[in-house]
Amino acid sequence: MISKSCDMKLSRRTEDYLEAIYHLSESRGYTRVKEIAEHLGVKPASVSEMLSKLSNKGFIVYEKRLFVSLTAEGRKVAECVRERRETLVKFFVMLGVPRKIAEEDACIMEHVLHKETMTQLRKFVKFVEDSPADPMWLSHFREYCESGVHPCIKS
Amino acid sequence: MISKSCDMKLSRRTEDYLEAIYHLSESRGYTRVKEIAEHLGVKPASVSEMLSKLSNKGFIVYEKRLFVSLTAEGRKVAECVRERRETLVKFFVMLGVPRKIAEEDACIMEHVLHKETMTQLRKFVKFVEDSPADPMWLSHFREYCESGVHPCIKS
DNA sequence: TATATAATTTAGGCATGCCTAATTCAACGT
DNA sequence: ACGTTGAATTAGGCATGCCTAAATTATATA
Repeated sequence: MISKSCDMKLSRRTEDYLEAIYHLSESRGYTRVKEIAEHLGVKPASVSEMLSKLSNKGFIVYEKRLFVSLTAEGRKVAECVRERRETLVKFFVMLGVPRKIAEEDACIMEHVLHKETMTQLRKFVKFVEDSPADPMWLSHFREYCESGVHPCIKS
Repeated sequence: MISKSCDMKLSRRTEDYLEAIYHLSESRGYTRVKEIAEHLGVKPASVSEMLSKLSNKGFIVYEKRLFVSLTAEGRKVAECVRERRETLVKFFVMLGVPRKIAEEDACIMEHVLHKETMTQLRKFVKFVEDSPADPMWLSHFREYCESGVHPCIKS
């Protein structure tokens, strides 16, 4: 049995469902169809269907009509997706995107970017976070966003 | 007839086709099914189908079996998509993503980001481009990418 | 414990896009 | 003019995901 690593190509929706289940299971260790449906904004019937598929693929433990939880495999995928999303949200927020929008865009991009791109974004976020103080260039950028003028050439 | 502005919600594939047609028409003013198919990596039969839809929606002039070109509406969409992509590519390249990968990721993201996010990315690219010299922080970032150590705290 | 209610599943459809195979047609050369 | 040929279209399918309506079942309450 080959372990499905994070960069295995899964459909966007598959990753969405796994991350939703991961999130919703955090407190009780399992979740239910209705909750997933609400979280993802789809009807329970659609969730039911998808759960059968996820179960066949070995990502979830699915006791029909009772509960849903992740297998180790499923959890691994969900954690990867979540980490990607968190990086993306931080990144967008740094760039001045409103948090809510940053989160929505992260939700999409978390599924599609190449690993090389994610790596650079991750480094960038860490670079800024590791900076001793609020970096000068970043305040310059914020100023530039407001005024439209680059502080270094306002002469 | 309401004008479809750039931020009208079109399917990803619709935008892909329009941009392909835009690109392929640049020299002659029109293009053909086969070229579009090659450009997008699909079969001519699929292109044929999509062209009927694009034509019904008023994005292209489609003289069956003869040629395909964009309407003003279609061109507007294609230009918006292209501008978004160019911004994204520049941006990723600035961050150290290899060009080829930057282009592929841009191809996906050009269809999905909120306008607010695109706006910030655009500003960021312009901010860097408008900087008097190669910005210090950017070389620091590159150094950080190589060494894993933030130059400002290497003490 | 029986039943009402709420959750879930199944069945049957729809839209988007892609494919292969078979057919149709424009255009070129003779 | 006409046949050949390569481009394009149509027909029929498939996969993914979503929906509604109808049928099931678990569970909480009387």
